[in-house]
Amino acid sequence: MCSVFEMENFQGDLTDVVRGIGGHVFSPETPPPSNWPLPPPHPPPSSSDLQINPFGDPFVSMTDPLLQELNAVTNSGYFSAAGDNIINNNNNGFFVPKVSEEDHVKSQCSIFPRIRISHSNILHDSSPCNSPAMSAHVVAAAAAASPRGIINVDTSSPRNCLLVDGNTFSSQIQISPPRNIGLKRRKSQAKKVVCIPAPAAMNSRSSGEVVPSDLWAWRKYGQKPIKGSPFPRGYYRCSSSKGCSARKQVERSRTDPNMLVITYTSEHNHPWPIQRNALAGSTRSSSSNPNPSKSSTANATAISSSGSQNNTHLPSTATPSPLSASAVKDEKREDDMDLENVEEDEDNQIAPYRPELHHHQHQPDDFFADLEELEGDSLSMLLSQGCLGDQKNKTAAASDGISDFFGWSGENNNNDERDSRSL
DNA sequence: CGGGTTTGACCGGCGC
DNA sequence: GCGCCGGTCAAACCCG
Repeated sequence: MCSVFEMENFQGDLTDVVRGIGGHVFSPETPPPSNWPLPPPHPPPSSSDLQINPFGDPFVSMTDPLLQELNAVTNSGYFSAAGDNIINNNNNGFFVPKVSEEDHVKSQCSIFPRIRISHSNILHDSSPCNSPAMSAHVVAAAAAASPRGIINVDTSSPRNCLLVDGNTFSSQIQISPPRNIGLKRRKSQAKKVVCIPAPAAMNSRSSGEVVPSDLWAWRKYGQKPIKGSPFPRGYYRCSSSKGCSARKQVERSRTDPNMLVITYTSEHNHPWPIQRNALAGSTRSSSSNPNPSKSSTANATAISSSGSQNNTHLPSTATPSPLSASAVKDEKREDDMDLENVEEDEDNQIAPYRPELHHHQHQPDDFFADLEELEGDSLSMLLSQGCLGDQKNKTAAASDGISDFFGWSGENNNNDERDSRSL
């Protein structure tokens, strides 16, 4: 799988750094091979980048399912040097959020789950592309966001093994339940920090603030200028579910304005939203969108960041799963069941997490067709390098699951119409 | 009308 | 104790 986590083996500590590219993770101790191609420093995200992965959030970086097929280690990835604080952004336009954690030393109250990789080799009969929903970023997201349970990422391809401290793993990522939830707020609170390239071109609002969207719906509740930084910090809380205490802060890096620093605090107390918050659909940003029907389902974050958004390729993460209403319900139940099962098993052993990859009927190939239309973009390059070969069916199915899950369906799928109906 | 953003005010932690 | 500063609140407003 594409996930790459640098895990800590000891209990109770959070993942310090997550870095990787195309499903490969390197620990600081095992930097990428020196002969890896290095990208120019901090390349600004291109429009194609954004089309492919407009999400800065680890929650939704859905490039992994593709990248994992691409053996990206040799083809595309690069990593920032160990210890640096630069976003991992490969020259194919994919970026890998760097997730770190703050304050976990200071505060013993890790509200975030622990993430571990076990050495077990539980394999599923699946293509590496079959677990898109558990891409590294998604897992990271889950780690940051899921209040519960264990998430296992099984990989069946050596290409997708993790490299942790020089070891290769079949990755099982176990996210242990949070500890000491609800202790002190504020400064002693554990955080996860994700650095991503700022999709400024597409996702900037008049203020210049850029907020990548993710699976969750976020509502902005404040903005403050930060001392020492020319950029304000936006404060968001989860609006996917009432009572959810999940928050995130979004600010531009003061050292590199092209990068966004997203700090996640607290956790979601609800399952992954299948449908975005009910509000998805009413946004002022739509007025500036030449295609309001597309933008109307932008979630809060997307809304907040999409004032100038007009790219129809940009997957709206606010877009609920392009499932029928009933399908959505079923999927929600299944997801809940998964989560519950995970929770039940968390004290025992690694409960295989099987992301629901719903192989829906709607044009799985269109996803790729659309992607391939992005001539010259990185995804096409990547796809041309192997993911569309004899694995295309699997990949397409997986990607269909991805697109379903995140509302990616390409232009041909008018998710928003579905969304509005489902709402 | 419901839910979003904006933004000034307020609160509280922390350093001096 | 005081002030700084970050985080949150909440009223006002916007939008579909």
